[in-house]
Amino acid sequence: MRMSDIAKAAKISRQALYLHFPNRAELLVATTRYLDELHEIEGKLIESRAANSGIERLSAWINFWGGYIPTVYGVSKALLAIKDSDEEAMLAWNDRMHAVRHGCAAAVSALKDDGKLVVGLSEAEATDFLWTLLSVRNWEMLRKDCGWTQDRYIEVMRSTAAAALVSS
Amino acid sequence: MRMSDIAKAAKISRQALYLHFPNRAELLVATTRYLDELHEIEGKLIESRAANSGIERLSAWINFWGGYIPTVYGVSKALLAIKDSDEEAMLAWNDRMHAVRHGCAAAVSALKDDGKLVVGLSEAEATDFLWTLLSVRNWEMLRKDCGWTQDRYIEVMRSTAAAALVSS
DNA sequence: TGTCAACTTGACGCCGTGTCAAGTTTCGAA
DNA sequence: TTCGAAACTTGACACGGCGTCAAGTTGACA
Repeated sequence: MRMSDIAKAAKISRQALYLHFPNRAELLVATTRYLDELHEIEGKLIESRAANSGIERLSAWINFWGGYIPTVYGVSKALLAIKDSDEEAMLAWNDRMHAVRHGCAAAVSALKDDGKLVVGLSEAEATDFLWTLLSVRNWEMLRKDCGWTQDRYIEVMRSTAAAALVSS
Repeated sequence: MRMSDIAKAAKISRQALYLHFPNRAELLVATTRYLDELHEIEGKLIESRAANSGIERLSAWINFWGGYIPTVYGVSKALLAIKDSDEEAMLAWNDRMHAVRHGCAAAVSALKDDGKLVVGLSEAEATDFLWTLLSVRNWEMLRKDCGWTQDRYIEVMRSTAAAALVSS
């Protein structure tokens, strides 16, 4: 998806795009912010915090984030593709990923409070692991390369995350 | 890492590179093949098949592949970066990933033969999951972004893969 | 009617890949 | 010892995509 493609889709000249966004990276960042707003992400995040037990909270978090990935997949992939060559894209991506990590940390913390965090992993390690498990790349691999359905993705992520992180 | 960087490192002109490799994709592919040869991958793969139980085999496979990722990380990342725009790089990458998937499938199959594959996942799904878990991207996230040591990476992958895939 | 912002067309520079042409070095076989 | 082919060099060029610039057009509205 080149700048000229976006301009064409917006029925605008390529140059007019640069009147609104200084460069490709900021356009993509603005798009993610717009999507977040459109889907009222903040509100839904707060809802997911209402879960009682750590286990429920882990489940709710996976439902939420796993369910949101499809809507940000396109722009995430574009951001991901340029983040190694574009400093600003890198910062924007890290910022975004930091927010996701925070959600993972909250779920892990709730688990720990319940005394249900698996032995053998520190809280930080469990957070790292969950964050990695729920990455956009993994979603892409399972849904696109392996042909999983969205529902199956959520189910399996829930069950495997529980198996890996919840003490039995 | 541009073609000119590679040429400089090889103490050769950029154009001379094109006398040996038709394009960037084939250079990267040839490099992975060379690395495989250098590390006698085939032989080590056969060794890992000697494990007795499915559980041991899963462990051996994670040790092997997880331990090999660091040596192919650089070139894998380069291949990964261009695979969305270069048809040939895409094919080469898929070919490579197919081989890794095969290793995952063998471990899952051995688990199944022992009656130790977790209920709730088909053999194909378990293979998909393991393959995704052991992706180069996940290794990168945990080692580079999260700062894990290589040893810890292997340990956690072994324990979480076992938790997610082995029935208790 | 005049002004200003939003937009247009059309050009350009930069950078990295890949291509081409023409000349030079190296080296082994006759 | 010389000749020829292979490997390499320098220096140029086209192409695609991003970002920039200049100059002209449109349209709203005071």
